Amino acid sequence: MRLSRYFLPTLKENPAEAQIPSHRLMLRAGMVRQTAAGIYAWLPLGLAVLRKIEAIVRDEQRRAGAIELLMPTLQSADLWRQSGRYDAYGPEMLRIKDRHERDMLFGPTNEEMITEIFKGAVKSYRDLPRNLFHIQWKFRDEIRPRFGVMRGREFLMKDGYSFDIDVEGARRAYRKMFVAYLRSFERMGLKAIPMAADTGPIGGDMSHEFIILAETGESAVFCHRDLVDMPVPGDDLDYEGDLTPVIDARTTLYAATDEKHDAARFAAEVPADKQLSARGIEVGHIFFFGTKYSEAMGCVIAGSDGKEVPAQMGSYGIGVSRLVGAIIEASHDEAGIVWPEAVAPFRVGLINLKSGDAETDAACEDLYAKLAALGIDTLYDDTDERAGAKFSNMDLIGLPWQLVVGPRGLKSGTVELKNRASGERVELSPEAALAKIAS
RNA sequence: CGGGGCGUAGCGCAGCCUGGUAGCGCAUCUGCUUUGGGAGCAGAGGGUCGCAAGUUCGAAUCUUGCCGCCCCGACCA
Repeated sequence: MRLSRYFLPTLKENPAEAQIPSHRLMLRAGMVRQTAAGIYAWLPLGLAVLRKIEAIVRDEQRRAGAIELLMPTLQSADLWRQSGRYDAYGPEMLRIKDRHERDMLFGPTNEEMITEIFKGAVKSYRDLPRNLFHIQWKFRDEIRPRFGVMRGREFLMKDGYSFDIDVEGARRAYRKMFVAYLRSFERMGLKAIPMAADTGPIGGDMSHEFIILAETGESAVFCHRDLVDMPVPGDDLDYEGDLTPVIDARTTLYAATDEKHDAARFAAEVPADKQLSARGIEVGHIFFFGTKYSEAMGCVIAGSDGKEVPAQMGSYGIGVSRLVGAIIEASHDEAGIVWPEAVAPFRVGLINLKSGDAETDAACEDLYAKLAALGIDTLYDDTDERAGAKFSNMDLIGLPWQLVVGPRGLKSGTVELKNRASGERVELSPEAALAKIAS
C-alpha cells in the first residue's frame, strides 16, 4: 500500500480523552475514531490488525475442531424470555423495538440463540460432540465504558458453544478450548495466564479467565511466576490426545484474580521468590455451565440408551477487539506501538527519504515490487514529508520492519533495515535486506 | 448510578473571574529556502465558542435547563 493513497490520519499530539497507552496510541496511529462513548469506528490500520487477530482466533478454533457459523447481532426478546434472562440481564442489555412494537435486543452474547438453533437440528448423541463458534459484534451497555476499545460498549467477540451428551464429554470440550486459547494468545505474541474464575451456581473447576499482564490492567492478579513463561503446545499438538498434562501443569500452580485471591494460600503455596502480584487484562473466558440453557430451552439429546437428556454445554469467549488494545498495552514504547509480527497491519514500512529524487524513487519502486512478489505486506511511505516526520510516523504505527532508502545509502549501494522491536539498524544491500525480511 | 472534571478551528490549549463581537501552537493551503529523526521565513484559509432559553444596548464570558465526553468507585469479553 502506498501511503500517499492510504487513509492513515495520524495525530502528533495526544488526544485529551485518552488516558492509557493503548487508547492514546490507537487514536494517534489512526486506527480508530470514537463515535460515541464506548463505540468506535475502525479505520483501515486498526481494521487490518483486527482482521489479523480474528484470523488467528479462527485458525486455532478450527484446529481444535470448532465449527464457524454467524449469528445476527439483533435478537428477539422472546428467545431471552425462554431462558429467563430477558428480565435478569438488566440495563446492560440494549433493548430495541421494531416498527411493529416487537421487543428486540442487540445481542450481548448468544447462549439462547445457539441453543435454539442447535436443538432444532440435533437430536442424537451420534451427532455430538459439537463446538460452534462465531465472531460477531456484541453490545453491552456498560455502566462506564473506558480505556478505548478495552472496555467498549460495542465490541467484537469470538464466542463458542460446546454441546456434549455427558459431563465427561463437556470436560474434553473444555480442555480443547483451554489449550486452543493458550495457542491463540501465544501466536499473537502474548503471554496469557489462565486463572481460576468464579463458576457461579455450577461450581467445580470449570471456569478460567485468560489474563495477560499489563500495568494498566483492570484487575489485580496473583500467581506463581513460572506460569508466565510456561511453554505452549506446538503445531504437533493432537487435540484428540490427552490434554490433561498441559492443563494440570497450569492449574496446579497458584493463579487468581483479586476476586478469588486467597492471600494465605498464596503465601503458603508459592515460594516468596516466585510470588508475582501484578495487574492483568482479561482477554478470554471459558466456562462450563452444564444444562442451564439446554434445560430451560428444551435442547434434549437422545443417548445410546434412547433416553433424552439435556445437552451439557460450555461457552468460550475471546475479546477480539479488546485484544487489539491489550496487545498494545503489552507491546509499546515511548515512540509508539511495537507490533508482534503475527498481528502487524503491515510487515514492512518502506521509507523513501527523498521522494522525487529519481534514483531513490527507482530503488524504492524496485523494492516495493519485490516485496509484493514475496507476498510481504508493505506500507510504502512515498509521500514528500521530511525524513524526521516519516521516521516518527513509522515508529508510531509500529510495523516490525522499517526499510529506509535514501540517496546517501544508495551511493554506496545500501539501504537501512531497522527492527522496530529491538531498535537494531543495519546497512545492507537491497537484496540482503529483502532476504532478511523474508526469512 | 454516586463523586470529580471538561466542552472555544482537524489536534492540543488560552480567553470566562471583572460582558464590548475570538486568539496561540501544531496541522492545512501558496511561495521561497531547506531536506538521514516531527525544518525556517513570508503569506492565506478555516470557528453555529456543545444546544436552548433567560438577563443585558451588547453574552464564549453571567443565570437556568438540557446534551455530550473524560476520570475515580461498584460490574464485565
